[in-house]
Amino acid sequence: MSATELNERAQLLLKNLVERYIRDGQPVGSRTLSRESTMEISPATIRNVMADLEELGFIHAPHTSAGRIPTIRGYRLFVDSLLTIKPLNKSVISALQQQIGCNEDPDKLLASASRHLSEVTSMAGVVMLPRREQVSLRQVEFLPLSHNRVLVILVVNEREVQNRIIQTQRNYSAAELQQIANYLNQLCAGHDLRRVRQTLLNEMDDTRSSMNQLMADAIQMAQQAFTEEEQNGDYLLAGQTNLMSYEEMGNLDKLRKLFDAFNRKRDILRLLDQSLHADGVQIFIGEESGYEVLDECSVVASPYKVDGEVIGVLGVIGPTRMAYDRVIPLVDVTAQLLGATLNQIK
Amino acid sequence: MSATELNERAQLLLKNLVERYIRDGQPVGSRTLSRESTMEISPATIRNVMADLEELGFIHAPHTSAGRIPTIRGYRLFVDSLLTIKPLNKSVISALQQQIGCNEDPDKLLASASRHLSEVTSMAGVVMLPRREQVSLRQVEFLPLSHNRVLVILVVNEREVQNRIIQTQRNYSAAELQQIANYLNQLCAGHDLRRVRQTLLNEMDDTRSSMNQLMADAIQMAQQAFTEEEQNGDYLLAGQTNLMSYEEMGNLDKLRKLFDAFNRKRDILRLLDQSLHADGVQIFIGEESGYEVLDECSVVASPYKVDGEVIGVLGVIGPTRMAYDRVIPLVDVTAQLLGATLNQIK
DNA sequence: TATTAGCACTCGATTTGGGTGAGTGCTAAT
DNA sequence: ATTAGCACTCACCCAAATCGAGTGCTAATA
Repeated sequence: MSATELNERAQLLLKNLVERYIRDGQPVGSRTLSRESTMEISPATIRNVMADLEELGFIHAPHTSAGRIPTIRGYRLFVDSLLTIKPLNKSVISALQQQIGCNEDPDKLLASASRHLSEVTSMAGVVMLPRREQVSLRQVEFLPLSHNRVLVILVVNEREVQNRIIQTQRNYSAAELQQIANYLNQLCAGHDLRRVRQTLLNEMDDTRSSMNQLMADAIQMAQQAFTEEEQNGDYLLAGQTNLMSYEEMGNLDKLRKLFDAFNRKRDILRLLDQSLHADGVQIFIGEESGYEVLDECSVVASPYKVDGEVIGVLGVIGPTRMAYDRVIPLVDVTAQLLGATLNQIK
Repeated sequence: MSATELNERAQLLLKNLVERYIRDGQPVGSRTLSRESTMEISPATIRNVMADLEELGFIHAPHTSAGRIPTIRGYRLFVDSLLTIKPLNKSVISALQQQIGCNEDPDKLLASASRHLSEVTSMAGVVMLPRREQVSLRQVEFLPLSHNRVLVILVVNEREVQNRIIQTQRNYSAAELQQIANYLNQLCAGHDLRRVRQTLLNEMDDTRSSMNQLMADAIQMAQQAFTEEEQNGDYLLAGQTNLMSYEEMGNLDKLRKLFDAFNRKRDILRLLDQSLHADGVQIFIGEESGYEVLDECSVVASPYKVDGEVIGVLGVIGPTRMAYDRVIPLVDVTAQLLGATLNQIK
């Protein structure tokens, strides 16, 4: 049932059919294909070949007297072995580079990447927020709030600022908090956040009896502060509304479910996670993704790297019937550009 | 042309008509209205009254042989003087209170408010981010980055953390930056950000010749850091997808334009701004808003206060044909709850 | 004078049915 | 193995027919 069972002609035919269908969205008939195709075969012969292709599950006819459209399997074979990737125009690349690269702020950079992905593809662009295995703590700062609460500011990975509010046992003065911060900064600066947590646990045992109460409090407090929020990742999405223009999305109910999934984030994140440890562009066609809401969509995704380490995934989401030959290199180059730019401004 | 020109009966009729139309979305005919209405009037009489109402522009017939539907003017009269507000169930209020009030973090609180607005109304919920006139600086911190850039962390309004990256003339050491921060903290802490900017400008003149270069740099740097980003406000939106269920939104193109407006934010913000200086719930019906994308929507909005000062607006966006009698009190109470909760956790 | 019953009429919505055309599968000829 | 020929299928389009909810107007009524 694999491509090897198809002779050259059948493959070429399938390729033409998919290309044609992607181009204008109409079921493709034998006559059209005969005219279109470079090789000269009569419609009748093509019909025979198409019957075979249908039997093998690569194409199917929406109804008796219509042409054929590719099935998921058909698309899969197409992208795996038939597709000829369109090399990107240099000018397109440099344009992307300029528009994405002009960002100082990493957050804005990511947002701009997703926006541009959506713009150049006319589909939805998604960029997973970077998630480093190692989160090194640079500095920590405590500020007292009312009601025994403390505002904690963490600077991690050299330049990212996080803040959270923790509840404390008693009221601390600004001076005390300063002391605590100093202690922790000295103890932890430059180390991985997870390791820091471990260090603190050990420290705690050592300290309990010997050291002064304040340091014990500090550790307690840091414990609270460093407990990572249950943050299973997040992403930036742009151009969802582009998807409303595709007639294959005409079904409002389905579209709504898709948008709800975007808001829920969980499913999309799981899917993107699958590309996190893959190398290069990955493609999920229709129901291949395993998520029902995506069964009429394809996702083209690629990991992006900083320092040679994969830290995130970006991609586009659009109808199964998309111009893979253009989208794939676009996603690819955007991932590389994003990685490179992140490296630069690091 | 005002309500005063309408006798009691006509008003009651209009009220019934609007209520009925809001309930099931079909043009309302004289027969239905005659059966529905408490008063016993024959369809023929009702037809006469309806003809008057139509002439005055309160209702109109989509076509000759259909019933009538309210016009914008009709809705306006309805919400202004005919509507009987449904008093909220105590249990609904306390449920809202619980769900919204259990948030420590102001950001999460706002998000939760918009989410709950959307849930209880089955429409889109929107909460403008608080915008205080006065932004008092609590602390500033500088951290050196590579390439002559500096990460600035500002803590304002006691507990909100902002960060930005600025470009400097030369490379500063951590120690130098610490000195600069100390100087600025001492000079500025507790003051309004705008005033600080002004102070710095004056300081600059004084300093230029006399004080050491570092302080001059500090002021230069602070200048850069305190220049507020062009931030015309922002909002949190939840439940957009709810809008996809209303058949009056069936037009995909229009829906897309609406969603695009949500993303663009500008128009919606301008509209919400109008409620910023109003007292209590405001209602914009259809094209009254002045924004074309909203011409089939109504917006019910209310300002919310902290310390008696209005700092933001929240509301819902839905089809013109919405249950105003339920939505209005819901928006009202949510605004009050949000204000109260913000006050508490301040 | 205000209300109502009666009636002809309007017009959107739905159904019906024929015609068209793109496409098919099968068969027989090449 | 390929192709021409042919009967057949079926979505799509259009026009006509039907239906029914609702109207405005007029004349009768309280």
